[in-house]
Amino acid sequence: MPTKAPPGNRFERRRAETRQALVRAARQILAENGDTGVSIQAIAGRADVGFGSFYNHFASKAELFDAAVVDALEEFGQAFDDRLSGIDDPAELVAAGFRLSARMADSHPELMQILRRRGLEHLHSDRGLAPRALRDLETGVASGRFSPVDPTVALSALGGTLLSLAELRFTRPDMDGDEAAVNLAEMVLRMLGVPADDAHDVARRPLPDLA
Amino acid sequence: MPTKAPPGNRFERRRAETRQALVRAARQILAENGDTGVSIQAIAGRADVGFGSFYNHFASKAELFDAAVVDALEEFGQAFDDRLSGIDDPAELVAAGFRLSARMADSHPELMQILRRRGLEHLHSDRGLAPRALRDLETGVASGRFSPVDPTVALSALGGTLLSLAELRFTRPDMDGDEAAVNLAEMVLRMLGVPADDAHDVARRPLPDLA
DNA sequence: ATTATCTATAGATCTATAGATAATGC
DNA sequence: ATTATCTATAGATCTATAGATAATGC
Repeated sequence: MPTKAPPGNRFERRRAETRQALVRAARQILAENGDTGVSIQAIAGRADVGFGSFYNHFASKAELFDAAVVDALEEFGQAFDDRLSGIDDPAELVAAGFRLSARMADSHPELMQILRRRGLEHLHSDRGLAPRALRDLETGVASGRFSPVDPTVALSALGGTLLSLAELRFTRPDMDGDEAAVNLAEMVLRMLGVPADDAHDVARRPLPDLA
Repeated sequence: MPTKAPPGNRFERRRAETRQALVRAARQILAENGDTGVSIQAIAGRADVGFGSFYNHFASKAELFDAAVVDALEEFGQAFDDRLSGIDDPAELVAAGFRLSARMADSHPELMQILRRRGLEHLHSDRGLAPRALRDLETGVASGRFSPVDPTVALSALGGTLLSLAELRFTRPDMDGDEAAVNLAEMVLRMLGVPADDAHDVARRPLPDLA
């Protein structure tokens, strides 16, 4: 007896769809202008969901927007996993992550805008990008590829520079995004203790299969 | 005929005081919880100013909050000038700025919270911290103290790490703030191309006269 | 006479809930 | 019978303005 992919009975699936529609609408708003002052009515309208349904899923606007950020950052992390899974060297992982992010400003602007506007608050979250970055940092420190930095401090610095890349990418669309990302990646590697000439090379290694 | 310090006649001064009271209230709100959804009524009430007066100075809440951020960041920059004016080495300036910021989380929490919540948007502003940092970066690159990085990219990276320090300082109050700041400063210097051993030393130089 | 502030208020929201409707579980 | 959604609405805001009041300039 084959079952469809999404779990739960029809009730639960319908409920999940309504919730996801609200989250999608919230993500759009966060990406477009970040104005969380929009009315719940407007959010429900955009989600094509009855106004009262909102309260079946979220107790407040803030709760919805938090869920939307978590949802977006998790998707972002998934994209990293998909695209960078073949890379073993932690240094190359970090550099590729930066360059991939710069490109995602074009290919996935919604995710990057949300990262830019709300990423700082999730710098040490246990979901999304943070746990993945922390893992790579710890691997790199353990193997001696990186200097023996405090992982929490290093995660902060890494996250901060990623945010600044996102900001740069949208504030200065005239800049060569790829070049800026390579330069920033090289700087971040030096920050982590990779020797300068090595950082220069690793930051310029070809990215994996760009479909 | 001696004139009082503040310029303008009594009308203009009174007007400036009302405006400043509104800005102060907005700064408090930004620092306390960053909730810009508070009513104009509540803001005016906190400023001890008539509700209608708000519209004599600002056309919208967003305009007021923007002015409040600019005001706070300018004060932040002024504090840097006051405390770090004696330092010539750009590398030491950057490191001292980071360590000073970490301490300001205790001594000037309002400024640091505003930096944390709204700093990213002002990364390339022509007021506040950005122009000062840009000047130091350009000096350092010109003198060969820093690698020949693109100043705009370097400013982004520097600003992003400063934001992450602020975030770290408030999110993990248990950490040794001074130590984290020194470590971060050392990392930032390496990022800018300062040799590792040099970065280690410069980041640990005693700060100027801590009154 | 001029200017800024203040109080009062009209009109337009917006939130949270109540109760009806529709769809599924068992 | 249960569950989620939807529509409608009461009550509570909130914004922007109008007009009165108070203070200064000239």
